[in-house]
Amino acid sequence: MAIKYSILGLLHYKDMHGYRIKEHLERNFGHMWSINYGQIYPNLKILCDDGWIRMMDFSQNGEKGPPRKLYSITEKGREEFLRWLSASPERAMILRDPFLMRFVFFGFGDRDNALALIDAQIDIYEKQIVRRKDNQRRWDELGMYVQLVADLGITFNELFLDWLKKARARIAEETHKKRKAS
Amino acid sequence: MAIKYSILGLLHYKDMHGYRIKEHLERNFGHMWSINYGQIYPNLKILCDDGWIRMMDFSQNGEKGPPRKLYSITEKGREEFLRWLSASPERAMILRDPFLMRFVFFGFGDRDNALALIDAQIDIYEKQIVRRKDNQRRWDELGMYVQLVADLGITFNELFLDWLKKARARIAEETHKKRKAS
DNA sequence: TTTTAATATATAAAACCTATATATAAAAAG
DNA sequence: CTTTTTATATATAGGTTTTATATATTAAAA
Repeated sequence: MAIKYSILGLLHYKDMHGYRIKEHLERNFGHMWSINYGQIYPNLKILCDDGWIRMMDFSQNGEKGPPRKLYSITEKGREEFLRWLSASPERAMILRDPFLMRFVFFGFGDRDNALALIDAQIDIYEKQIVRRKDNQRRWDELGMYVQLVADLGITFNELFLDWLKKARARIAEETHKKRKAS
Repeated sequence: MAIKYSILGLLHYKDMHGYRIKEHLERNFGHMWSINYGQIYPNLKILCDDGWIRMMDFSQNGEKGPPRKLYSITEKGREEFLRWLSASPERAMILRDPFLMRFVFFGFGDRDNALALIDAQIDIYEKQIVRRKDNQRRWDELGMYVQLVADLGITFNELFLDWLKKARARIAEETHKKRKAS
């Protein structure tokens, strides 16, 4: 459902082939959405069957590498997209994190191991923030809305990193207390 | 995969039946995870088949209402759980939001409609924050780790709400500029 | 010339989400 | 007292998303 519309949305920018759709989305919206090839290609086919997009060409299109299928949005596709864009979201935000799922149960495991996993997360998010800030200029070019969401992504990253560090300190402090007591 | 371990984690607290597992999770970890009955019951069966949990009793268990299947974690279940708890997360955080997916494409639609959808979101999150703060005391009782994650959930809500308001103001301001120019 | 890497398309299986249904007991309504 | 509604509890099925895997073409490196 949502995948179809994100493809339509991207094709508003310009005609693209499947691989480029994923690339574009990862680069520009990767902080809040991603699509996998496993969804892109079946959905491109469905969108074609439904007349929402059209395959314009199958060639290199003036670029290096193998031939690519260039897709373009149709007028019908634009109409359907607009309908979706105006509708209320069909469900609430979902957040999934195997790390956080472990975190709530860290009380049942080994504290040093918990601290190690937290350190690994801190490392991951620090690197991610640097990467995302490097992309800042590109997002400005895509317009106000994209920029605002990008800002949200970075702010959330920073919040999460801050929380990780605070949590780490808190856990270490509790450990210290316990060792002192015994 | 993750569902199995969250059930095992919950059964560390005490023996529970399926419905209570969902209830417990919604109430205490609902800000970062949810399981649906569609997953709970098949997984309870699998966990039993694998010997990770055991069904202890099928009765009312001293409470009102229909009979319930009370599950208990086995020693094998504890070992498997500990293994999972110690392992690095199998994937990164995923955040999905049908509203945000629309948001990045609001530039292709009607601005007033965008503002209306944003207002609806602000309303939803304001109510959610109140609800979650009401649950604060319960989270304290479940231990430090649960409390830390609950804090993260609330902080993220507040961040998101703040962002929504800022985004709204920015969009309205752009609208004002455009109308002034024409 | 051959091998490796990058780009591009694609399918299948597993995991998760949504929808729907049924059963039992208790409370409310008639 | 009987029937209907509500709350609690278990369960299955279908749809969507994620992960795993594969193949093909072109270009660059060995």
